[in-house]
Amino acid sequence: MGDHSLLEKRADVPGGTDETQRKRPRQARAHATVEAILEATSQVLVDQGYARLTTTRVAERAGVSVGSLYQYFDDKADLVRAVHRIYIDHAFGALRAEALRSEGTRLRSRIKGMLGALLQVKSARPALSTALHATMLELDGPAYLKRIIDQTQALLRQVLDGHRDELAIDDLDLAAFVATNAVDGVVGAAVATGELGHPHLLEAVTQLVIGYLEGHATPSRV
Amino acid sequence: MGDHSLLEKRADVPGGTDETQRKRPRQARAHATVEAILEATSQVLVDQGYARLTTTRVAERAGVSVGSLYQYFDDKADLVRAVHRIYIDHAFGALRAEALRSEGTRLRSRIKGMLGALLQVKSARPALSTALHATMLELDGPAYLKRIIDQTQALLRQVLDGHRDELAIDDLDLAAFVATNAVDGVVGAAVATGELGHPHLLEAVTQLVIGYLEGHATPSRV
DNA sequence: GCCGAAAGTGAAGTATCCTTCAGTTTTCAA
DNA sequence: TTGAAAACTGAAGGATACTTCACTTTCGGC
Repeated sequence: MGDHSLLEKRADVPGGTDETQRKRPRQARAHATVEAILEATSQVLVDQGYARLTTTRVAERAGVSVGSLYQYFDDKADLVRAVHRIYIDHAFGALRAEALRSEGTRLRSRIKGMLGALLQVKSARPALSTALHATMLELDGPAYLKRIIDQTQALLRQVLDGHRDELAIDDLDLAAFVATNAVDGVVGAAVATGELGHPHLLEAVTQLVIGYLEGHATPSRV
Repeated sequence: MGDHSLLEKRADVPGGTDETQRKRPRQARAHATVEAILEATSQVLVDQGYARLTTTRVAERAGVSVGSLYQYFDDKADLVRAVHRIYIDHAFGALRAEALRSEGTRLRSRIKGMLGALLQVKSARPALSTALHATMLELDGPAYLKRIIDQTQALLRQVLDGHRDELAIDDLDLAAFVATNAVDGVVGAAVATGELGHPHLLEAVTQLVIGYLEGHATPSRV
């Protein structure tokens, strides 16, 4: 069962891309404050949407004054970006962990494992997942999306490299691109429409990816 | 080659969902005004993003006063929604036309045809496509997305119905859901990252869908 | 217990932005 | 030609939001 809070780790790294432009929390209460702000941001994002997310509202829900918020985050965008990054890192970490864990097994089982991990991550807080997805593009343009895609694509490519003999495709980069985004499309839609619980979803998505990569089906036959 | 303006048709139907809550253009210049406003909205959306899209900016770029804008559109959201609908209708129309045109041929060729049509639509104004996609969720929540998915899914399902013998899948609804959103994911990412021109994209996406639906590959062999 | 640093506060300044409406211009049918 | 409907204008009202900063409170080592 996933921990209910995805925001516990790395909550101590707000600020921009690399350099910490704002104060960093040093005392325990400061950590708690940052934590509360991030969680409040997630909540407001989920049930009010980005358009209605204001710094005041976030501070209110966090039980903190607006000023405190600006002590750790440059501005509204920086705030939401922080939540983004934590979520992405969490999801990506789960994927990589599963990729490592399943090393040595056949491609289908590895893919299925990774997809399962992804579904589990999304299931933990589906509404947040959707809300973040909706905000990403608007916030940082296609560049941000591209970075995430590249990241995931690189991981998948690495996995595929070890299974060249099982593949029916030459251009691994293209294959990784297609597979990654196909999965993202299906899972994203499933989350948004509340179909994450569909009993055959995992099997279907696995079939989608494997069917594409291996070029032939290996259906429910063991 | 697609016409450069996607907004020429149906430009006379602003207003909300069904009832026309605002004035409808009756004279020729009024049509031109609505036209200009819609085009300006697209442009601002593309190169400023939804967050920086203001009614004043749109009116300015349209060469029209703000007041005129409010004569045909309820508010900012209604404005963007109108652009949405025109774009969606355009894309969906292209899909359906191709589905009808290719009736009687085998599944693979029909799918490839529809995917080709989709890619062509997106190619016409890729930046607009991405900008609209980024706005959709934020503007109307998952409900709107769900409606579009359902629409496309229904079309695909209808197509699949006529090819039951070629399918390796029982649950047609699930299949349509997966295929639709997988394609959307890949194409969306391709548009956003500027990879729409990739020479093997169409073939790859076709392979993705067919591999999933038919359960076996029918690669570059005629 | 003392004190400098860290953390927290929230009213106020500044900046936009959405939307209206009273008045002007244009169109077109009679 | 004329007059009424349609179209257009844009300054101003009203509302909301972002961010700062002078000040207060709390912490933690000595």
